[in-house]
Amino acid sequence: MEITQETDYAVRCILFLSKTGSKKPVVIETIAAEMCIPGSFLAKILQKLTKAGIAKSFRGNKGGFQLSKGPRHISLLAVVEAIEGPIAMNRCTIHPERCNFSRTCPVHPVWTNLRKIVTEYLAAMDFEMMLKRPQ
Amino acid sequence: MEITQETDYAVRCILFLSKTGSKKPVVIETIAAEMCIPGSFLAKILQKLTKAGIAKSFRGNKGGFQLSKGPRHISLLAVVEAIEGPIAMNRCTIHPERCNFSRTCPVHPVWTNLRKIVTEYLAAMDFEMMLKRPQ
DNA sequence: CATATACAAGATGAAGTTTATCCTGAATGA
DNA sequence: TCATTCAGGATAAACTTCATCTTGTATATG
Repeated sequence: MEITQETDYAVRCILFLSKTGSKKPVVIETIAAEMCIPGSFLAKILQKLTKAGIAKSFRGNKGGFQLSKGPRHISLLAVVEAIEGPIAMNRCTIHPERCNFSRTCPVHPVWTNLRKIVTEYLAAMDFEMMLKRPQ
Repeated sequence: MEITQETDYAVRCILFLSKTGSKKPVVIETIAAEMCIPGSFLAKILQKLTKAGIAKSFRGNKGGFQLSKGPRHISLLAVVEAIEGPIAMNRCTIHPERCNFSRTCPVHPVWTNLRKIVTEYLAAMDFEMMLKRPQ
């Protein structure tokens, strides 16, 4: 029921890029050092965030990473799913066909509904909002 | 963000014991066969459920397992936590002291709040209710 | 246009977790 | 007494997580 370390790193990374709001690309090693994330691991994470359309990458000299849109338009859900794929409490929520019981299982609707609650909550949390609120 | 297979087995097991409502103890192999759970694995799971006060065990001839209280008084949260321990979306919710950032982290309150939402939802789901509702 | 810089993508692997299984011991009903 | 049944510990295969490294590719700049 926990997010992984990788997802936590991804969130910290987007948090950093949102906070600085730099118009110039930031290199991996800068983010890694500031946020205490292993650089080589962060490189992989940023690849996923880029493929998900959350970050933009620039190669070569003066290259690095930027957000591809404003923090206001990046939700916590988007970042979590960019790393972990579609989230669910129970596999049967995503693949009912793989569960022998799903058609008659009294718990199935509970997992489905909880999934909805969690995804809607995370979708409503954007990075601008989180940074503005007092801790 | 998913419950484990073991937790899913535990839920199915309590579901079975709730459904049959037997006053006589039911042996592991019966539950295992009915619910498609590996018997030796279920034995371990029932140990955890027993220690958590959800099930009662009886050794020897005519032994087996029973619920230690009515399905009405067993919540989905209790079963999940009996297997996985306290649930949380992020380790920092349970151990803020292990996170360098928790005091100033804008995401921390989000995880804390989501944890509350999820635990309250699961706590409200008892096995009598789930069995009564149409699927 | 040469070159240093920086990301892309794939291979690799250590460590930890999950998902079991088996064995010995202890309790218990008949 | 004895067959039955759970308790608890040891063991291990399979999988996931967390991380690193290497080779390749793009590019700004002098």
